Amino acid sequence: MFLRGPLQLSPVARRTYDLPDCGLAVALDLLGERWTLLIVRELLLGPQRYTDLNDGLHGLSTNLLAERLRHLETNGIIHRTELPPPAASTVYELTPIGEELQPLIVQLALWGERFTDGRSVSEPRAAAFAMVARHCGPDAVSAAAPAADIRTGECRIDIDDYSIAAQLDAGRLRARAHPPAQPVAVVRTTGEVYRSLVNGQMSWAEAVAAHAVHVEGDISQLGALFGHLR
Amino acid sequence: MFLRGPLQLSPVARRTYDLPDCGLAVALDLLGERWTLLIVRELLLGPQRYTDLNDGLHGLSTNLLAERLRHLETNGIIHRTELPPPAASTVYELTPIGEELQPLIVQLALWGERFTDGRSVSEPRAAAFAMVARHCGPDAVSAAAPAADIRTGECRIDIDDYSIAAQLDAGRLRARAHPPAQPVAVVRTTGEVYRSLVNGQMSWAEAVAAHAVHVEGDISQLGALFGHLR
DNA sequence: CGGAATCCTCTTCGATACTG
DNA sequence: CAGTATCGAAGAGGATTCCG
Repeated sequence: MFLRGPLQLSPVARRTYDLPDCGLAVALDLLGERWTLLIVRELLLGPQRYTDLNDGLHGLSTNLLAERLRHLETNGIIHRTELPPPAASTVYELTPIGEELQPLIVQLALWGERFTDGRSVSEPRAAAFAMVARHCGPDAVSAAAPAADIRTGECRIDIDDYSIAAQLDAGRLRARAHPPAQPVAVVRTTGEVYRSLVNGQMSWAEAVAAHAVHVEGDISQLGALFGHLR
Repeated sequence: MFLRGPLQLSPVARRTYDLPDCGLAVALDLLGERWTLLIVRELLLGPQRYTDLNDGLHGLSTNLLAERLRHLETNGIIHRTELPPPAASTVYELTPIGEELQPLIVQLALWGERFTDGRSVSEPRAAAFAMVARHCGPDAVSAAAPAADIRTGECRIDIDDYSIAAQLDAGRLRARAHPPAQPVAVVRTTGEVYRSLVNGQMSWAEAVAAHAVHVEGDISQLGALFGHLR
């Protein structure tokens, strides 16, 4: 094996920028290939199985996924965990180093949003990520957390026929693709209303007043969550 | 021409993620190909000619550079300007949309820095970008600008046998690869000292006390600049 | 000399098929 | 479920050539 610096390359020479001094070039050696950042984004929504990733990333071929996961794992950005029986499945999750990419990915997504066609949020994971993106926002990237004293358990959000989970913990939002069995609160709404809430076109108070959302459990926590979305 | 949404694709179908709703996927369609972000980083240091870019990005072939520039221009991230005679040269520079990528690129570079081998800043543009990266920092990304009342003209920084320019304007740092003819101040130092200053291992006051930097002009402004680097 | 287009080789990607 | 194997198509790298 020919290793050049701490960055792990494959046995056969990968295509690299070969600038081991340059943080940007090295970051791009690790993340710059096709699909890699989209895989990381999927994993920002919690640990996922190989098949979850394959299903969530339409167009990504299975050999590429395997290769990318191997590369990310080798370099300490994700790691594999074997779930205990009866689940007996292997899942991939981000390491702390991988988690640090969240603000960056959110920023990139918000930058790219001006080029999108404006329709949005047609899929659970996209919905969860949109919520994270809005909450983190361009100005909140690793900056002061609003209302840092608020602490909630995990809430479930039902949007049309799919569910996501959200947890607001000390001002930090974690969204998950897989909601918990026992959420502390549940909100049910339509894709259209959810999109308006996330995009800030409708406030939480307005949605509640218009009976556009149905709530069970500790409503104050959900209101606090959506209140932070512009 | 087959256009799908506002994103401009080439006549022959480019490889795309084909998720016109997803800000991240669209951003990666624009920026995710090899060399593209490195080209943008070069342009963060001011307008550059084709040849400057070709020289600054070792390993990038001329056909790729031409193709990337065309793609970036088509999508409004950079634009070409013809300099008036006698210069009579065309330069590429970032549009405001392209400029917005600075915090993102800085963040990515800082994230990648842990994988570098630690030696650093061996080239003018790398030096300039390192200064920007440190000044913007992980916590200062589009956040509160420190000492926003400070305003300077453009300073020249001579490091060994090359020069860069720096301007601190209302707390926002602009670094340029090409220093102005009439800088308001000049600081001269070695690559080693400069690296220590940028990396925060040496304070400006220490460097001045140790006569490790030589200063002409308005020293207070330079001190203010380096004082912001940790 | 600046700013590319062309040609050729090699690598990577994408789709499908197949295996423990 | 979690990958590996294979193969044609597209993209990247390098050298050379062309044009003003």
